[in-house]
Amino acid sequence: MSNDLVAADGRVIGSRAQATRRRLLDATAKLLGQQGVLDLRVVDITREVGTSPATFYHYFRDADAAILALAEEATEDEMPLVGFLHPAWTPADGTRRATEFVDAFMGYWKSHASVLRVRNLRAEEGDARFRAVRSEANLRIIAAMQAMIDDGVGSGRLAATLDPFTTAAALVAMIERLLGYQAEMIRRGSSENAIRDTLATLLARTLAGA
Amino acid sequence: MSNDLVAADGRVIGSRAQATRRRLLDATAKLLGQQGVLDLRVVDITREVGTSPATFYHYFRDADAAILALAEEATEDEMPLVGFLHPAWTPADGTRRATEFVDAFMGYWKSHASVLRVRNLRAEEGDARFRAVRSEANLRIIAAMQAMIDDGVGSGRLAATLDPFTTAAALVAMIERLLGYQAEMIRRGSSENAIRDTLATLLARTLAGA
DNA sequence: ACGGGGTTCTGACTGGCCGTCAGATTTTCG
DNA sequence: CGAAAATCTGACGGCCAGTCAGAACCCCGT
Repeated sequence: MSNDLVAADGRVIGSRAQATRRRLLDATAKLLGQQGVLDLRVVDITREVGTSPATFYHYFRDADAAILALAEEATEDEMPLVGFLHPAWTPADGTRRATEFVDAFMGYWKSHASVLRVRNLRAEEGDARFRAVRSEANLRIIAAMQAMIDDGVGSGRLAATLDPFTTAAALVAMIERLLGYQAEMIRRGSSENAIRDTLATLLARTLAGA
Repeated sequence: MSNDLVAADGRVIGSRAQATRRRLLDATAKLLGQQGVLDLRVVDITREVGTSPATFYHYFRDADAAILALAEEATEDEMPLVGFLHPAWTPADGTRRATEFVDAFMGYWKSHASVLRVRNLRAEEGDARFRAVRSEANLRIIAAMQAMIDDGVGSGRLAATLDPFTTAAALVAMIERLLGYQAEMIRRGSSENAIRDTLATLLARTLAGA
């Protein structure tokens, strides 16, 4: 249960090595954003950092391992979003609260988009490690939404026709994917504000009631 | 405007060559489903078909070009789904109609999942060709839904608080992504039926009214 | 049946990246 | 200061991408 960082051979690493590892991760994230996974080459990462391929493999089994580490870091940044979600949302203030949540989610997404795309791809392609990271990230949010729906149904504010877990997952899915579409939608006549407001409205209606 | 298939050098190809091209595409789809894009190697595709790498490059500029061709084929299979969507949906039969649509969408998704995943990844990473294919596929569905929402708003069946285009895009996004989550959700206690019914309910409420 | 001309296919090659290892270099600390 | 530990890297074998010249094949007219 230690948080010590380890090299690919499992040994705990010191502060100089941690700095090198961090530079490798930063370079990986940068290149991922610039050119996408399919063109990501380990040589490029090490060239960016000014080190050699052997150094990269000292810290990561392969390029996937580095991306996985970035995905775990993204998960940490996602956790604060859970704080926005609680059963206190009412039909009256639901839209405002939902807007705040969506805003925060958009910020989170923007700063990790390229990593999250790969995480989701690998998870859907069946990689167990990426699936685990994605589940950990999303399940907390889904659970929080599910609690809101359960509460709303219990108090009669929401109709009991939707499966709470599945509905919560659908909402998260909608937000995530719509942010992937964002660039394209703006090109087609939507605006960032319209996207945020529409997401917030759909969210508020489903979580707090109309 | 001809539908003739061409080789990488632009020449129209004959029937024997068409058969070879098809076998290469089928092998590409098969391997994509088995191992994912990141492990897709042109040598493997040609080995699968029993031909040489040079042959592959005779028909496709690179592996991407083959996947793009598969994505275009998937688009054709998506078009029939538009037929399910029209303003005749009512609050009374909306859920039934939505269920039929979602069922059809699930079938479509299942048979092209691995290609569509790559299409979406590449589109989001900024590749213009994949973006164009995705837009063509989704915009028809989005337009049909948008027409339903416009109609519902006009007749007072739906509230006018949502931006129709963005809402339609959000619905498509939700369906697409939720199907990506499907395997994981079933592992976590949802069932395929719950997913279908929840999607159908959310869809019906938004497109036909409650 | 045969030969010519176009079509389709491939062997063989270059260049570049992956991943590894032995050993060089730097840091730590007694 | 010197030895041990930690960190880094040059250099290499193996594999794949992508290209090209030419081989193999097929179709057609005679």
